Amino acid sequence: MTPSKPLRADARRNRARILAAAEEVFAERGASASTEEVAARAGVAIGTVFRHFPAKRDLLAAIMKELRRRLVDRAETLIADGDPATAFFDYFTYLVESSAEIGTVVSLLAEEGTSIEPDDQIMALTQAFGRLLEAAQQAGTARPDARLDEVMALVTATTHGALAGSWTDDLRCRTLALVLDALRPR
Amino acid sequence: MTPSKPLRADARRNRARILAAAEEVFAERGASASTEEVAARAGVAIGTVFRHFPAKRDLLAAIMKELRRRLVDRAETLIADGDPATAFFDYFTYLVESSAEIGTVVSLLAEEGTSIEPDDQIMALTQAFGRLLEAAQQAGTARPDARLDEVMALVTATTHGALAGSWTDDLRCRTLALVLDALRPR
Amino acid sequence: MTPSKPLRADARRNRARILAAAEEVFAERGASASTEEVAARAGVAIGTVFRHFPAKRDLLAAIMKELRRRLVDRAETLIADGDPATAFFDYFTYLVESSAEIGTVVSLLAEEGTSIEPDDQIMALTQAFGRLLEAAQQAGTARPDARLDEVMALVTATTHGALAGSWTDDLRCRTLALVLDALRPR
Amino acid sequence: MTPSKPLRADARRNRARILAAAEEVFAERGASASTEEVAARAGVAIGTVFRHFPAKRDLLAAIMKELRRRLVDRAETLIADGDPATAFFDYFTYLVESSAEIGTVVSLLAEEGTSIEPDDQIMALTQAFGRLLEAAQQAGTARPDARLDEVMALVTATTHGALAGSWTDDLRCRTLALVLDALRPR
DNA sequence: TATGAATGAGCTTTCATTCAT
DNA sequence: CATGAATGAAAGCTCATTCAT
Repeated sequence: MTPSKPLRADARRNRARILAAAEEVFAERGASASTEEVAARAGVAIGTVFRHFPAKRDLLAAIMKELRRRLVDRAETLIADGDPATAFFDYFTYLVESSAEIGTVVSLLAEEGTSIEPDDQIMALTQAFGRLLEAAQQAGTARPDARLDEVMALVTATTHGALAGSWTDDLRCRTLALVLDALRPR
Repeated sequence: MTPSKPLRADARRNRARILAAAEEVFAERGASASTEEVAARAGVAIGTVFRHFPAKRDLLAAIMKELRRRLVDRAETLIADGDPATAFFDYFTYLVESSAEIGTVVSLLAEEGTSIEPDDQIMALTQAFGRLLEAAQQAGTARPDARLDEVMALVTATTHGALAGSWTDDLRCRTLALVLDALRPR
Repeated sequence: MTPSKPLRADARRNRARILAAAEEVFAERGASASTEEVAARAGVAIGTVFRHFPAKRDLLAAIMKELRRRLVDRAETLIADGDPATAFFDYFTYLVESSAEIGTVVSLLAEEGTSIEPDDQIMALTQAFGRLLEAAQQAGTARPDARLDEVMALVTATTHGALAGSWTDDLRCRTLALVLDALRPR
Repeated sequence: MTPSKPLRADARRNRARILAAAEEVFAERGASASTEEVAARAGVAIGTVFRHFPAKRDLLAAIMKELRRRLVDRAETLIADGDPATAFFDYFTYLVESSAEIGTVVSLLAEEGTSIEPDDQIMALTQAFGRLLEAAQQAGTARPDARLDEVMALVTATTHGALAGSWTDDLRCRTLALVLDALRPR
C-alpha cells in the first residue's frame, strides 16, 4: 500500500539515516538548519538528501509523518492493552513527555507553511484519543462534559508550552497535574 | 541609565515606525521575513534599520520588549483598579487573547536562540501576576495551592497552544475555561 | 573498421530507443534537457544511457550523425532517381523543411562546442549537393556562377532562420522562393 | 519616461560594466555561462549583478535590448542621411555584419524562452526597415514585389546563418551578395 | 543621520557522471 | 549488460550586514 517501489537495501538505509539525522539537526538548530548539515550528519552527500526528499519541506513533512506514526502506535497499544481508567491520562502524559524528546521540530510546522494535507494521521490520532477519552469517561475518571476538541487543544497547548518555556521536569509534572485535574470530574 | 543620547526627534520617530513595521511584518510572515521588507513597510531605507538595530536579533528583541511592556502595563492597571476576585482571571484571559494579536512573533524567540537575558520585564510581569494570584487566593476565587510558576506555565502553554493550533474563537474560549477551572478551588 | 564489438541484440535495441528518445526530448526542450529525461522517455535507466554514450555531448553528436545520415540518404536518392532540372531545388527545399522537424537540435551544436570533427558526413552531404547543383546548372535551371559553398551557406542560413524566427508556413514558402530565385539564372 | 529613479552614479557605472561584461561573456561562452563569471569580469560581487538584474533572464533581456537599440539607431541614421537607393542594402549588410560582432548572444533568445514581449523595439526596427525598403523600391533598386516580412525573414536567416556556420569573410560577402541580389529587380 | 548600493557567505536545487548491486 | 542510488560540483538566488555617498 505504501511503497511504489520496494527500494534497494542501501537506499532504504540511507533514507533512514537521513531522517534520523534530520530529526536531530532540526531539533537542535530549528527548521532553519541547513539541509547540508543534515546530509553531513547522515554521512551522505547533499544530492542524496534531495533524491529522497525533493525539497526541504518534504524532509520536514517526512519527519512529522514519522513522529505522528509513533504517537498513533502508542495510542493503539494503550487502547488494546491499557487500563481504561488511566489510559487516557497516561496517553496525555506520554504526548507531553514526548514533545520534550521531539524538540523544537513540532512547532515548526505552523511556521514553515508546511500546509499539511487533511492528514489521515492527525485524524487517526484524534480518533484514538477520542476512544481513550470515552473509556475514561465511562470508567468515571474523566469529566463527562469534556469534549474531544478541548482535549486536543489542551494537549497541544501543554505540549507547546513545554517546548517554548524551558520548564524543569518538576514544573512540567506539576503543570501537567493541573491540566489533567481540569479533565477529571469535580 | 538607559539612553546614551536622547536621540533627535526624527530619529526617535523612525525608530518607532520601524518597530511598528517590524511587528506587522514578522506577525504576517514569521521571523524569516527579510529586514528589507521591514524597512520598506516602515518607509525608511535598510541602512536606517541597521543604524537603530545593529542586528536582526536586536530588532526581534526590541519587539518583544515592547510587547512585554504593554503586558506589564495592563497588569499594573488591573492591580490598581481591578476587582481582586476576578482580576487574576481577567489578566490570564487577556494574555491569551493578546497572543492572537501578537501573532507568530512570540513563538519565534525560542527558535531564534534570542537567548533573552534574565530580563527585568519578565520578572516584573511574573511579580505582577503573582500579586493578582495572591489577591484572588485571598478572595477565595483561586486555588490556594496554585503556585506562581505553575500559573506562568499554564499561561505560556495556553498562549502557545492558541497560536500553534489555529483554534476557533469558540474552541479557544472553552479551552480557556477548562484551564481557568483548573485554577479555581474545587 | 567501425564496430569494436557487434553488440548484443538488446543492447542495439536500447541504443536505438535512446537515440529516438533523445531526438524527441532535445527537440522539445532544447539541449539543456536532462539526460535523465531522455532515459525516462526511452524506458531505460540512466546508467544505460551512459553506457552507450559516455558523455552527453556524445549523445548529441550521435543524434546529429543520425540526422545527417538521413539527409545524405535523401540526397543520394534524388541523385539516382530525380529530375536533374528540379532535384537541386527539391533537395534545398527538403533540407529547410526538415529543419522544422529537426527542431532546435541542430542549432545547439555550435553552442555546445561539440566541435564536430571534419566529419565525413558533412563532406558526403556537400558532395552530393554539389552533384545536384552541377546537374541543375547543366540543365540550365541553376545559375552557372553559383558556387557550392555559397549554396551551403544559403541553406544553412535559411534553415537556421526558419528555426530561429518562428515563421508561418506561408512566410517560409515565400522566403524560400526568394532564396531559390537567387540561385536561378537571371 | 524610462527611469523610475535616477540611480546613483556608482550604481549606473556598475550597471553599465555588468552589461558590458555580460555581453562579452555570453558572446564567448554562450548563454549557459554563469552569472558569477559575468560578475567577476565586471569586477563586482555576485549580489550586485542580481540587484540590477533580479534573474538571469533579465540580464539576457537587457543585453538584447541594448543591442536592438543600437540597430534601431543605425536605421534611423540611415533614413535621415543615407542615399535612398542604397541605404536599404547598406542596412541589410550592416545587420548581418553586426551579428558577427554580437556573437552567439542573438541566437540564445529562442532557446532561453526569453519570451520577448511584443517589443516596441522590434516593431521600431521593422518599421524603419520598411521605410528603407520603400525608399529603395521607389528608387527602383529593390524589387517592387518584395514584402517587408520576407525581408525580415531573409535578414534573420542570413544573420543566423552567419553565426551558426562559421563563414569566412569572403564567403559571407558572396552569400550576402546572392541574398541581396534576390531582392533586386530582375 | 539617512540613504541605498555593494558585499559575499550560504542556501536550495539540478544534473552529468560514477559505481555498487 | 542493465539498474538506479550516490556523488558532488556548480548554478541561481537571498539576505544580513557594511560603507561610500
